[in-house]
Amino acid sequence: MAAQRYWLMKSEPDCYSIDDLQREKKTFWDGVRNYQVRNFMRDDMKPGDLAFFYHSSTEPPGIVGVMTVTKSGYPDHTQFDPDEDHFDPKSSPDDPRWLMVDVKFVSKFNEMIPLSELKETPGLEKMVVTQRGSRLSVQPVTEEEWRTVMSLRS
DNA sequence: GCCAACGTTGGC
DNA sequence: GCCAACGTTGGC
Repeated sequence: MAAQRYWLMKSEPDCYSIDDLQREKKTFWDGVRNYQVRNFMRDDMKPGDLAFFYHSSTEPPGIVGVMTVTKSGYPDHTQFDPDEDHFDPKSSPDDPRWLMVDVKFVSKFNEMIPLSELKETPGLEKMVVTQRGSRLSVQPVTEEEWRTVMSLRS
């Protein structure tokens, strides 16, 4: 069994927020339409993995809580529905192109950790989210980075 | 709302 | 298979 991994998953709170997840307890992380992220979901994300919930396109953006992966990658049904924003006419149920994972609420921080604080924190210089132009909506986080971030709000 | 960064598309 | 054009992301 592979070791537990750590992730950072972005969402615009207008679309889906940490409060939505806290209320619903769990959700499926649909709408990913990026091959690199698809590959993470297909190959690397496993039940028991932990993930930061990150609010993007907010003022400020930042990490707002923690969730855990409860189901590894499986076909994202929204790709087959023409009424969905993320409909992909080139994908078929026989050969689904896009995957999603299930996640469960773990905790919400009392205070968000803004991106600016992450950028100033020693040890997080190489964290993907602090890199300029980093647009991946799901990013791997190292164990060291995970511990460092958790120590900021404990 | 701007625009830099980056991924994707499509003509050749 | 190159690369210009285009679309999207997301911090600012």
